[in-house]
Amino acid sequence: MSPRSQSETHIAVHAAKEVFWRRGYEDASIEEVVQATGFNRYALYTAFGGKREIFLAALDAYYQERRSIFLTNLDDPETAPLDAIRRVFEFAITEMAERGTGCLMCNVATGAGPLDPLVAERIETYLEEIRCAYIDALERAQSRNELNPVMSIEAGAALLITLMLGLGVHAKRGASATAMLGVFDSTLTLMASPRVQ
Amino acid sequence: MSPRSQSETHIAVHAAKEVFWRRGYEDASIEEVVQATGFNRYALYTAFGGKREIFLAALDAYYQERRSIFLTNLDDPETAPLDAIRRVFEFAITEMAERGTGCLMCNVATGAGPLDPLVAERIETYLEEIRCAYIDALERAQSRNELNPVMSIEAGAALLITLMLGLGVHAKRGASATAMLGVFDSTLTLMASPRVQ
DNA sequence: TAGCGTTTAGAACGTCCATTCTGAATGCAG
DNA sequence: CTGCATTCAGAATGGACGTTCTAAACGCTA
Repeated sequence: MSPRSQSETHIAVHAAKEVFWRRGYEDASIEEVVQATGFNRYALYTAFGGKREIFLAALDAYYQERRSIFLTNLDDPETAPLDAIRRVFEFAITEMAERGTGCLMCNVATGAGPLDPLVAERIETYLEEIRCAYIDALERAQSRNELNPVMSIEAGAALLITLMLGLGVHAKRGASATAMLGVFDSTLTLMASPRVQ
Repeated sequence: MSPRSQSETHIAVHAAKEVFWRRGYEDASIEEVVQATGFNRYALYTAFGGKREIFLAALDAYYQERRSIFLTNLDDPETAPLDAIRRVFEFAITEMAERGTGCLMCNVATGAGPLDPLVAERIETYLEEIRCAYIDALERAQSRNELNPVMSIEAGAALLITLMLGLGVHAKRGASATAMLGVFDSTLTLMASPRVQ
């Protein structure tokens, strides 16, 4: 098959994302991408350029999916901000544990050798966007007196990001969703305003 | 050079560890290991068996170094347990930030493809040992009323491990020691017993 | 210094894989 | 049906790298 239309290209990128997520950049061979996408090898090359470009497209697709789910939850004015943050982690943890392949971004960030500059640039952008979303949510929580005043908004956002990255590593080595949710929940309890008993 | 004595072998393992840490398993070629160790290629093969075995020895060496530093700090009865934990993180963060290569264990855990069973086994063992050390330290903290009672000992240990893994990812993408220490310190503040103002 | 086992440096081998090429198959226009 | 451009599957290419081989250099013993 040849990627004539844009939607066919999207399908190919999605399939490639699965391959890279499951197998990593180095270990995934073009042959596997060909099998997974159903695209002709030569067609893949003319459409994307090479393995690297296919991967970059797949990484973008991966992030856009997560971004959409994260922001939808975090920006929802109906939900209490800390609940929204919990939903985001619940989603990520469940997904990572089910697949056992961790987080694609996290895997590639710690991948062999120095990072490809384009990949590094994308990861910075992605993380910054998520950081801003956390900060917004934490600010809303603070204004509702739901946040432990011991921790600053910035520190909280940084902690959430670090936690998510750490959970990505945990997931890759086969940690259970229950264990990971436990780590998150106890952290969130600490971050929340201490309740008067 | 040929690794005749045990100490020469240790030197080779140490040099190999540096190469794998800096470049990752896949990207590090035997040629680089040969250059770094100063050992003859053929001698390396007869001494270790192959790339995989050299790597396993390097991973063990990496862990033993960290283990020794971690446990020395955590088991020191002269130091307040939370201070000991902070020293451990301070060391790890400084080292990771200086080198910019993150944490070897963390890098290999998230590496391409499914984990080599022997590597996975080692990582489990390493993490379990560190977890126990954290638990001991947190128990001492608890008995001194220095721990926030909202969080259980087990959850605290799991959080510390997840945090360390997350910081490893951060370091790989070039985070500064200051930023990483900030994340850790605010977390430790949350974990500590809330002070009466 | 002569003899001999060890060590070395680099060539050679085999495999794997990204990428390109090619000749056959396909689909479509007239 | 015919002619032509596109698409296809698989072979070919080129390079990288782990591993092994080999002939020369080395160093020890006597």
